[in-house]
Amino acid sequence: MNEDKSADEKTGRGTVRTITDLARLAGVSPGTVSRALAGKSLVNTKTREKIEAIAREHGFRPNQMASGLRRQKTGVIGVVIPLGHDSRQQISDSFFMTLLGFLADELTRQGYDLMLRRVVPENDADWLDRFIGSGMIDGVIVIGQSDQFDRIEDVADGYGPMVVWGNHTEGQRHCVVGTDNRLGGRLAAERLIAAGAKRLAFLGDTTAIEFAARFAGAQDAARRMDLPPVMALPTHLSPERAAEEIAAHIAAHAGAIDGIFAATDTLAALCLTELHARGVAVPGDIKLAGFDDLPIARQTVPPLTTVRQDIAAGARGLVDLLLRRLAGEQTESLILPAQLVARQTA
Amino acid sequence: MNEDKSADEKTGRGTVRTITDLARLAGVSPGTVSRALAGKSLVNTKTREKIEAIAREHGFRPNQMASGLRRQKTGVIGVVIPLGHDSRQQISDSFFMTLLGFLADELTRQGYDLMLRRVVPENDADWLDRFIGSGMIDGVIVIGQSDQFDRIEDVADGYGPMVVWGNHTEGQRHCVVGTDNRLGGRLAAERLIAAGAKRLAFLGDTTAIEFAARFAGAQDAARRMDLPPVMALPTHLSPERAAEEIAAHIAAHAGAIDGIFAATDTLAALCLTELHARGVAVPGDIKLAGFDDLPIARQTVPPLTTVRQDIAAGARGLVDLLLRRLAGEQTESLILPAQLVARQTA
DNA sequence: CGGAAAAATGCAATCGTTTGCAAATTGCGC
DNA sequence: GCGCAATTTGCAAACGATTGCATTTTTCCG
Repeated sequence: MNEDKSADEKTGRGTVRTITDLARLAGVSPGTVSRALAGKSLVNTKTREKIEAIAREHGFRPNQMASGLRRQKTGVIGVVIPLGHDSRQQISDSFFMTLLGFLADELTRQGYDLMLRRVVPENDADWLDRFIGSGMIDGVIVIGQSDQFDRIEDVADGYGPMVVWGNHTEGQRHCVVGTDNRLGGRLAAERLIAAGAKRLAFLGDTTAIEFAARFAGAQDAARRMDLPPVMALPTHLSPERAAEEIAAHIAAHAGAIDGIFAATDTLAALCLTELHARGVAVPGDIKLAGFDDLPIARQTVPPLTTVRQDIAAGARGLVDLLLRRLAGEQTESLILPAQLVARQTA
Repeated sequence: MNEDKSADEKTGRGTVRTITDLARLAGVSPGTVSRALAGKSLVNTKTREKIEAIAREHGFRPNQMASGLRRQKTGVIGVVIPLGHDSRQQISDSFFMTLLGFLADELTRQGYDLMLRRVVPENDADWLDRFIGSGMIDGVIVIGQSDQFDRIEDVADGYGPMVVWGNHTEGQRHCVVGTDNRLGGRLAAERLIAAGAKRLAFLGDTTAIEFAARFAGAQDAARRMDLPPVMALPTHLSPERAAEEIAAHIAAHAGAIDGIFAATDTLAALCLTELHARGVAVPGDIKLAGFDDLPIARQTVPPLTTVRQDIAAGARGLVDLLLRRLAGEQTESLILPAQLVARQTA
């Protein structure tokens, strides 16, 4: 008991756990305490101050589970990363992680907590409904459509507070925030072409819809310039697999191409290393462009030409739209512009 | 109403929201439904199957808030990243993000959800108590001690289910999982010395306790070899600030040192770029070593000699210890070995 | 000082699930 | 078919905070 007491003195945990305990100490009813702590105007300033003082002294915090249950809202936003086309993508891909960081900051700023879930849709077809139906979250942000576009569309019909990071497709029903991937792809390809490349290749997994759009953009550029179609070189994102796949692609096609557009900077950096190892000059023999403008793009040798996504703006957009949907508003998707960052690989 | 119905048919949300709704449909009492869904042995197999069937058909999920409230446990583990010594560290430092990824996987595997919070202790002295006292989490994992060692120690006395990623200090009271930073620092310095360096410098912010230990390890090695003490070059982790700070350090000391031990690979990569820009040969003029063995360490030119931390093992350790503490066990800290990865910068 | 309006507080139901205990049902041996 | 034990079920009270409504207290004005 001595232990209990000293712990309580120091940390304030222990004696006053519930609003009722606090009410007893303050000599009022639990209802009044609730109102005082919620800062409602109905309670006398003096009583409020007294209650606040006792609360502070004992380090009291109202139980959010109980509060959530009663008010039918939790103050928690779910963030889910579906790992559809490539289970280990996220670990390697610092893009998603950076976005997550900004999201955490932005949600905190708005008074929400963040519940994170990574799911593997092929093991668990029900991933999105499960999360939404758990009763633990007020809304959900999906980071990346992966290969789950249809699943997300289905849910969007019946569930409002959802916003998705990804690619916008004409006529889709779920609200997305994302970069104009097709434009970005076109910009990258145009740059490669302007630098002298004529036979282009695309490095990435086009079953992911964002990447497919980047590929399509590159294809647009090639067609417009009357060049042969861009060759698709399927590549996973996990570093182990990507490295060998890239090596194989280059071994097979190095002579036949003179421009590579990589779906992400991470892949581009890997590709650069591999080209370097094989003695292929960049941008001399082969021009190279990436996508994302991650910190690594600045640090490769030579520094990487790439397409910039504004991650911070993306996070702000996601949260902003979600909050408006939470408030009952209907919202349109938000497409952020892509911007070419010309460095030295093309 | 038509809308409602069709939404329900597709997604199963709508009609059967509570266990009571389900009970009515099944013709039993809510208690029985609860037991059936929890898989308790007390309920007749036939009734259970019927209940499960109806639940599946309507996509019913029990409300976790209510369940949590009643059972006094939430199934959620809090993960908090204190941003003490450098507010933007996390965004740049892919180490923490990678650890977070593994943590998410490991917690999911164990049936827990993850609630993520980033806090700035200087705005909010109460950050840890607040999180713990929210009633939303069963336990907490703190990623990085930052400059909050004392705060964490205080809490550890009164609150069991907490495990911290960071550095272990003799006699501390909170349970930590982390790499043997001092050993790692020594290994790095020894390698620099073996490669011929005699006047070493340490790049990093030694107010962060993990970094201080790495620095101390390097100092040990220098002392043991009768070399002059390692020079401390304070550097923040955020890429913008780090870049200029490093440039300044190098401008000021390039001639006076021939070995640099960077507190993280990210800093090492930045440093390498800067040295390269100034025409300093690595490892010819200056030897360089990093820490972490992030993917980037493989991709610099030349590839980075560094000290490997086993991030996946760290995540497993954190979760394992936390679960044992949740079960009431007392646990010791877990120190993972550091391992030198010799590449080409030293 | 009386009385009505305004302000502050208390009461009790409620959110949805779990669980101890009591009641009802079933099974079984004779 | 009876009695007793073993299974299944139902009942109702929690968990802790919120809130509509009723009640009390205060304020203010004539």
